[in-house]
Amino acid sequence: METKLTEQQREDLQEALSKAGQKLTTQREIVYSVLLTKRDHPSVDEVYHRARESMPGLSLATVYNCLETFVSCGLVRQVNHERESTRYCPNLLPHAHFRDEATGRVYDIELPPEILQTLKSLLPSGFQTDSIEISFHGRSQTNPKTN
Amino acid sequence: METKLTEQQREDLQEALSKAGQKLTTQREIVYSVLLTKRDHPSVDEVYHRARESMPGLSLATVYNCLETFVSCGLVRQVNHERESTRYCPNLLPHAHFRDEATGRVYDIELPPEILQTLKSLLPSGFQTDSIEISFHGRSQTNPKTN
DNA sequence: TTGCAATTTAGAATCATTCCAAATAAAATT
DNA sequence: AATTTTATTTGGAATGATTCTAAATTGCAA
Repeated sequence: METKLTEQQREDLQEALSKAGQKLTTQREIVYSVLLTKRDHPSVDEVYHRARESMPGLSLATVYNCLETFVSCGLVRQVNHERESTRYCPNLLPHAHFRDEATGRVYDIELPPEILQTLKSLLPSGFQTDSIEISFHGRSQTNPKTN
Repeated sequence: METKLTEQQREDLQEALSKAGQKLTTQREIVYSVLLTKRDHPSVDEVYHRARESMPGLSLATVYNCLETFVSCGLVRQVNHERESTRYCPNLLPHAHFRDEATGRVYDIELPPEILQTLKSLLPSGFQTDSIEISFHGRSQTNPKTN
């Protein structure tokens, strides 16, 4: 599995980090590339194992740190289902998540922006929201080859 | 804080439990009444402390067990936000949750049933869902006196 | 090149939750 | 009403994800 950033991706990462006053490190490059390379909503542990193929000395704490940094920079979203371990998603378009209860796999579900507007309009006055999470739970019979 | 079931509520509980082959116990009555008495989405720990006012010897493990039982009977819903501790909600009507990031308080948001249909229609073919969770995150300026 | 603030690291600590196996209690059967 | 069966309760230990800590290292601006 290749885990290297293109020049463009590296610049985007650099940009997003420095905008938040943070540094570009080897560890962050590797962790970010892991997320971009296989977009299957990996858990911290999965990211850790994949990243260690490129950098065997990488620590778990650092993977937690990197992912937290990306979330705070807005590069990555966290995905939670019930109290399972948190997964990470580099898709920045508005979308929901579908969790297949048979396989545990998580799929992105594209959302037309108006649905978020519709949902916001359901809030009583006095409620203002920064984020809306929508998660489906069920079964899919998708061919998982292409993921 | 009163934590006693009405005769009707006790029968409903009895009914739901026996339908699932489970017994009505003092602990279950108390835990259920805690949920019905103050519908503020308490955590397990909060339920535990409230319930112990009626039954000082009640154990935490039992509170976990009771709540899990109610969820499996369909009497109660779990509410999760990020990886915070699970909260419990006896509102069985279709609704979403709003979490106030300033106070941590959780509010029910009523949902017109058609919104759930609309969401389902966004799923690609091959995806079938049993449940849809919608959670808002933001700030509210509601007067919390009446909750 | 130097200096400093940010980052990385291993391991300990925390927190919610689950597991365990023995004691108890509810319902079914006699 | 007594007995049997089966579910439930209990305290404490175990687990698993995540966060904390403090010392060593590194990126980058001056």
